[in-house]
Amino acid sequence: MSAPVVRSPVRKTLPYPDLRDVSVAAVLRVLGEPLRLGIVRALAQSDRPMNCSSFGLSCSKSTSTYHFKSLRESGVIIQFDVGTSRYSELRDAALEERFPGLLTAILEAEEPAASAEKP
Amino acid sequence: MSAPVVRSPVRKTLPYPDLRDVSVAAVLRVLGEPLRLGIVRALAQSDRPMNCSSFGLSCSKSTSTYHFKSLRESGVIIQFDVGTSRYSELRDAALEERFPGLLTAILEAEEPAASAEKP
DNA sequence: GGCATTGTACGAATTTTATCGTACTACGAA
DNA sequence: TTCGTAGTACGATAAAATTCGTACAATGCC
Repeated sequence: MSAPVVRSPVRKTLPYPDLRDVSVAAVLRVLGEPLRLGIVRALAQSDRPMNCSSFGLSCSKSTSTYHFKSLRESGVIIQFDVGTSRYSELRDAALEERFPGLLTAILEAEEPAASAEKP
Repeated sequence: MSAPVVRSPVRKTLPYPDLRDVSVAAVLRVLGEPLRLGIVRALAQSDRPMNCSSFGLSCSKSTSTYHFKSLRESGVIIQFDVGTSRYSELRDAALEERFPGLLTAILEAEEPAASAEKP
């Protein structure tokens, strides 16, 4: 007779770079895309990891995969799988250490009054 | 009899946007390009306006025109013509007001040890 | 097992960016 | 006025980024 097995859910973390190897230009480039910046804003407001489908992005599944991957590969987020979901989490502490003040400044920027800018 | 005419050199400023109309994403995007970030770094270190040819950019004249124009149109620099030269100047005060801390954080970021990142 | 859910990988198509050459303009100096 | 310098504008091309569809894999639930 065997004791019941309690499984803690498996959590597989995907590879991500050491921020010492990431240039500030690469981070700016990746955050310069509105959809990705929106993802980062959402992550910054949530205090827990979010799974990809909970962002309500207005693009196809494969496109959102693409943007999340860009963010991870440039060091901005980490991702891990639990069950069939992939969660994302902002690397805010690591970013703050590598690029002091950068993320804060970006997140605090107000959007323009949505009028012109490039019609 | 007429007094001698002292001409102060004509200074024609090129059009540039009000930073209230510029999104942070647009600024990040434009600074996410290494050549342009290099221009901004050089301007930040110089305490006077620089003319385009004094940057020693490793690209053609038309390419450098293109990048300076991108920077101006996204609100990062102003440009003005004196004689046959066009000078550029960082809009650091305006940027600081619109995006507090952003430019400082970007300029203070150290480059990675030039090894890998994406070979 | 069978099925729905979540998300990936790959390839293709489209769009946007970046680069350059050439022809041209404006100014200043000789 | 003629020449050289500084830089633009335009068009072409090349290179990157973005977007999507489709086919597929892994997990959890019935």
